[in-house]
Amino acid sequence: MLKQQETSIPQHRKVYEILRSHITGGVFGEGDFLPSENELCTVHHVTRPTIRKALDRLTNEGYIVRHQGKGSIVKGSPKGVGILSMTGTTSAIGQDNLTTTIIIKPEIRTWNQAFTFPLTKAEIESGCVYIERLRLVNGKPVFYDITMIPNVNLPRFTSRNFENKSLFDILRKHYHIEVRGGEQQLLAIVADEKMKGYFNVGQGHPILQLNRKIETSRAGFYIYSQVFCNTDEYVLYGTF
Amino acid sequence: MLKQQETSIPQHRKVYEILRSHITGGVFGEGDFLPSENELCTVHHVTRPTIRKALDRLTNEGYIVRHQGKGSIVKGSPKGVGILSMTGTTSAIGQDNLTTTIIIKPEIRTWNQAFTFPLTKAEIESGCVYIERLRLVNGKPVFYDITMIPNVNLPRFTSRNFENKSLFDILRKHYHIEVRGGEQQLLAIVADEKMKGYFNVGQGHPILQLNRKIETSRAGFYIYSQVFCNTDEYVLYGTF
DNA sequence: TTATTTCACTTGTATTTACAAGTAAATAGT
DNA sequence: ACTATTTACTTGTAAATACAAGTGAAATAA
Repeated sequence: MLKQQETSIPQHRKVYEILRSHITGGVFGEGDFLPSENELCTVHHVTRPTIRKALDRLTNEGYIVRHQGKGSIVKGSPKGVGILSMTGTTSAIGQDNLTTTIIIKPEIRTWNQAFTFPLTKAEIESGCVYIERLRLVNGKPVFYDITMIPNVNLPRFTSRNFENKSLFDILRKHYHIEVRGGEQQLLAIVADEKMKGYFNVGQGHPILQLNRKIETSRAGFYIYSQVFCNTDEYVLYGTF
Repeated sequence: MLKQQETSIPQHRKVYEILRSHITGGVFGEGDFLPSENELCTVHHVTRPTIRKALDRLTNEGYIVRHQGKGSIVKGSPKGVGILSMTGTTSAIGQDNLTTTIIIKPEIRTWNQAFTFPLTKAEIESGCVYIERLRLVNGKPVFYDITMIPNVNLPRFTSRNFENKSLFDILRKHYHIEVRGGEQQLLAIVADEKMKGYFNVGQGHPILQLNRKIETSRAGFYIYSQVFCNTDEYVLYGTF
């Protein structure tokens, strides 16, 4: 058996990616049984501990549930990475219905802090890429978000098109930056003048606010985002 | 080496529990290095894969971060399981400052649905234990929560004292029910008359509402809870 | 002294092997 | 026909072993 060397991506990660894409892509639907661990072994040419590591991750992230003696059952695809548990707005709603309007195009700015989060010296010195977007679900404005990303080693980033694209997908595909997790604050506020205009709501309308510091696979590289949500029609949904 | 048999609790789970309690208990503080995997092996009389499985879980739940070539560093204890990522209110704030007033003592009720979540036939037939609590952080009312638990196989549950106790700790210790995860909805609302009274706030005050369906280690056993939060002074904080 | 290499240590990945335990269908017995 | 048992699957746990790869300090060479 030849050693994996080509890409230095671990086998269990590869298997995880494949199975995950098969679940999100609809190859396996909700309620379907995954092939047994031994079958997966022969298919992917790895041993059971490797397969199990991939399944462990899928289990943790809520894609599957496993039952001793029965098998691994697919739980669900899009809900597994809702807005509260992992990535951004796109995965929470489902890309089909989500359209994005750029309010402030990506531009380099200086910053001293990111919302309520303090910054390191290195972050302050490098400046940030600043974006403001209004996001509409089925034509209705639901999210208004401000994103700040440290301006380090992201070639051609400001010239990219962010309309109807997931920021996290862009970072993943073009810069090999993956979201690992992060911390967030949640609070309920009343809409200010700006929000009233964007969301087209009246005086005293309640708005849900999220401040997030998002950790990535690149050490020391954090993404900061502030999201305002009108939860009148679309509540925030997430698994944990 | 003698086989573990006594309790049928897996070794990696035991090690996880021990390390977790040492982190939450302050034996290891934030920034401390955990003993190396090999050291933990000799201490707990298990092999590295077993230790690594325990560390995997601690990593997933945010208690530690691991760095190849360096070691495992303790990240933090209470924030790791904030209100949004895992368990209940208690772990989000820190038990020290949290006091609880029971508004409606645990009582058996009939139910047809749990907030926005539909119920199975079995759940409807068994009825539920209903609790309403007001929770104060440093003397200020911050959370008002309604909890509904299926009334099945929970001896002496309604007669237990829930003042200043974590519901999840009680389930864990006395009934061996552990929280696995769940789904939740978040929205911002304005305080109604009831909330205005409980939180001592004025007209039109924004309130953060959570509806949660919490999955447990007992198959088919879900806990339903609705939480209202006044985020004026204490925002919801969580890691993911 | 300074720069480089070596080495001991850490976690990361992967295989192989073995048995335990839950599930469900096929089978044998009554 | 019905019940109990066997059997063949499934996932769960655990050990022993090996090597890869990152880290940092000590030893070494310039």
